[in-house]
Amino acid sequence: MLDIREIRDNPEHVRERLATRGEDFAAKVGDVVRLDAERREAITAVEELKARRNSASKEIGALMGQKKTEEAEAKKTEVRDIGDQISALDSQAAQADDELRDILLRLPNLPHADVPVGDSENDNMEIRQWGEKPNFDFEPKPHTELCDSLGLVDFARGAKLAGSGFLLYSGWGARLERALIQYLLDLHVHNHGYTEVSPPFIVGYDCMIGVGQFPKFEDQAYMVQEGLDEESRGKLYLVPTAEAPVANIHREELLKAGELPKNYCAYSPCFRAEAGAAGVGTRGMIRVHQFDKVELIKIVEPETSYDELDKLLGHAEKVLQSLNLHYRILQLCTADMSFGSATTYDIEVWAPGQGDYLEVSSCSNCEDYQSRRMNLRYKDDDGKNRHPHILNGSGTALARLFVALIETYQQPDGSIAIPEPIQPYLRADRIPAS
RNA sequence: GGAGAGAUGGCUGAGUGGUUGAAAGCGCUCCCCUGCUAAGGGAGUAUAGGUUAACGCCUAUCGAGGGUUCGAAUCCCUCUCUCUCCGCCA
Repeated sequence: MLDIREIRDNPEHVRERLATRGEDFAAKVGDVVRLDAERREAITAVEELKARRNSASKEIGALMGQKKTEEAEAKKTEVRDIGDQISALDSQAAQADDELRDILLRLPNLPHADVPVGDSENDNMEIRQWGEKPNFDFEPKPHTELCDSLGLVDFARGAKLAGSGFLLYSGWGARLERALIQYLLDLHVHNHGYTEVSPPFIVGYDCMIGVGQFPKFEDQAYMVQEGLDEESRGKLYLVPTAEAPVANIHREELLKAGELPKNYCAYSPCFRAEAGAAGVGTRGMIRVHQFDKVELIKIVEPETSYDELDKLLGHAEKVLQSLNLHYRILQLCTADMSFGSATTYDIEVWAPGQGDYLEVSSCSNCEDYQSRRMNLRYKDDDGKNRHPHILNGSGTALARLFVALIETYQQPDGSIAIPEPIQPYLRADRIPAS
């Protein structure tokens, strides 16, 4: 959520920054300014009346104490009128407040000044590459063929169980997936100093609001109903990312400055309905409704957040470097960044069988956008309450890492070599050709 | 799912309609005193919002929301969470 004070004091600036993400957003600034003024006007009026009522009520109390019942009764009728005015004005103020809040919740974060302005993903900027595309003296197969021939993923039966977009990993495939999860968690916990958490995979509506998924993207989530109780709908959702529970761990808390930074890492499956996206690149494991991911979350003091973003990105890169997988890093342009982000870097890993790069990580600094939404604050060294900056990054997404790994390490004989760091987790140095 | 108990400021914990934003204690901060790592005295110590150039003033908040009333931490209703016991269950 944007800072209402900044909008109030500097509407033109906010309008310009929002316009880089889309004119529709910029157009809302005028409404915000108007509603904010209405709201404050109503509040001032209400509070003045309430002050009058409070002092009159005290007088009544005093009169009652002195047994001056008649005077007290006269006073009561007088105050009753004030009460009626208050409730009328109160609802006016509440209405302006609701409308204002609703608009604010639907406005994205302001992009950082350094973010390239663009209209689509085509305007994203490549920052750097690492490693090189591997050479093959045979035609590398796509992961779908490898999965079929080695029995790593049973696409047909996965679809039978839950519909298209759901995977049934089996045998070596299931073991490799598990090995990767374990490896990533250990890497971030032991080498990068993150605190591991294992969150609920279902979260309440407020968590989704907190990270900016809701209210705008409710159509992308899986809603959970308890049994046959339709009343329960709209309360719980399958997590689209571990960011939803983990970034909300300290929601509505007031942390002490010394408690920051908080560095969390968590594994979770991620559930994405992707309504309306069906049919687009859906074959195989690249775009699915459920995938595994290890997520990194940082809650930090504002002054440090861009340094922390660099670290976060480095930690995610380390995953690919340690597995010797070629990748590139993009800085997303204003139009392609997620809703709450002020700056985002994507990591795309090379998948030889696809002949393309696959997004496996998105590292974002949301600044105070999320902490304001979830009312998370910390008391700084001067005793002032401030909103910390919240960062998130995939470290990394798994289905696609799996794809890049098996496509990169496929051998002429049909087997798959396993990079050294994974071997102890898989208890094998290759997946044998069947 | 059934029965019961509870939710008050950083913590402990009073408070059943009228200067209670909230006693007391602890903790913390500052000051004073004290010739020594002790004790004592004093002051301060929530959050959000509105208003003001500022000092300040005002409003709201005692789990959440609604109601009764001139006035609610205190009475009524609904909900949430926690604890104990029972049932069911991986």
